[in-house]
Amino acid sequence: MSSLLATRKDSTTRDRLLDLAETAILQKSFAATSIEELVAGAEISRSGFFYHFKDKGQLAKALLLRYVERDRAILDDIFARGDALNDDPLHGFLVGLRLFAEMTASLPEAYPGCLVAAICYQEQLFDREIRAINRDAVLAWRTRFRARFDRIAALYPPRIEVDLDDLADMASAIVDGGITLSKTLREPLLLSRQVTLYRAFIRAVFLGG
Amino acid sequence: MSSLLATRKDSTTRDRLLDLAETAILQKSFAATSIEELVAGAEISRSGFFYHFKDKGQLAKALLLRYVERDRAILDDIFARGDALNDDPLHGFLVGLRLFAEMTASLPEAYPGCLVAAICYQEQLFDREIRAINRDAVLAWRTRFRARFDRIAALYPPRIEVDLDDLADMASAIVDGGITLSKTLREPLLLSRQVTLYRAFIRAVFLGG
DNA sequence: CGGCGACTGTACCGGAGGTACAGTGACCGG
DNA sequence: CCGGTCACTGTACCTCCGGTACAGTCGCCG
Repeated sequence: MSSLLATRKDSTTRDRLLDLAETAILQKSFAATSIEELVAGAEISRSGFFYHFKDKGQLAKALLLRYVERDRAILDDIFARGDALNDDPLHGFLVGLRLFAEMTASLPEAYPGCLVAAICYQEQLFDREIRAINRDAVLAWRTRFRARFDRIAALYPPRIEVDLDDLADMASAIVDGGITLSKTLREPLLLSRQVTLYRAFIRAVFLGG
Repeated sequence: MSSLLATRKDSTTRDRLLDLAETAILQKSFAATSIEELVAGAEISRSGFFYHFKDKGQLAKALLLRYVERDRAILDDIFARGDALNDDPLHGFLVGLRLFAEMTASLPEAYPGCLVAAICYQEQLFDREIRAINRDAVLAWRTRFRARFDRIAALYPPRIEVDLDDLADMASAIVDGGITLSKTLREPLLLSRQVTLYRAFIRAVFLGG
């Protein structure tokens, strides 16, 4: 149960493996990341890897769960701060979007990339379980944003006819697509600008041009 | 030079390999597609594959070039039809977007997926040449849409303050992101709905709510 | 002192990509 | 008819990687 003193270093070996794997996978894909390089980086043996994860798929699963949870925490925090600065659900959301755009802009390199998208394109490598995690994560964002838009629409009747579920999905699409473009073009700020554009659309929908 | 009679079947072996590879890669990623299954599908020997492509990377390159060109042709046709139905650059574009949304909606399964995105997340597997093709393709779309928006903005001064390059990039982001979401959620119509939302945004920018 | 958690080491397997190279049959120009 | 080239086939071989199977080790905890 590890508790206070880890056998090596400060973090547990398992966590170091996950960290190394995440960095490597986002840089060069899951398939191109070998177990060999991970165990070399973590300074353990190959057997050590299979002690922690029964196969590469289990590594992917653990990684995805950690990633989804971390993303959720970050965005929860951002929108909570947006709401703290503003009572109104619309303006709180708009502030949140601006904070998010600023956050993505301040990242050193391009946004680390989105594991959800990365795994979507490599999905056949994985099992049903992993695809379900991915699906649930995306649906959770739809639900969260949809609930927000319902509250907003009650106060600000939409000026443009839109489906609120689609508007919620658009946030995910813009972020995923923005990351992809950002990486492809090697333009780190592209994602931030796309988020800002999405924000302008939300404004137009509920406040008008 | 093959000319009239191919040695086997009607299409050339090389084309059959590309067709098989495209289907397989979009279904289950590049890495998970083995040369073995391609040569089995094309009914040739392993040596035959390496006769046509010196390695898997050359296959990816040929595939990407073919894909990018085909996409360009399809969208050229769609926006040409939009313009044919309407003299105005804005309304021609809006018609084109509707045609595009209809096209993606009518596809049997989800949109076949976007090789550009698929390859972006597996980029380290490939060389500079392939990344350049990808980059150029995306930049070409930015340029094309940007030129269109310049023409539109001359006639319809934007009601919402937006950068026209960003607005052009948004089309690519929405399509890439929409495909990813569509695949992840297994909702074939999601992409079409996102394109329709983008169309609503374009309307709002240039015509107002 | 005994057991368990966190490993290490060794050996082995199959599949995938890739190389090397010799051979073969159809067709084509001279 | 002959030689060459195109489009392959077949065989052999190599490496890397994921994965399996264990047997052994070392430190800590009850």
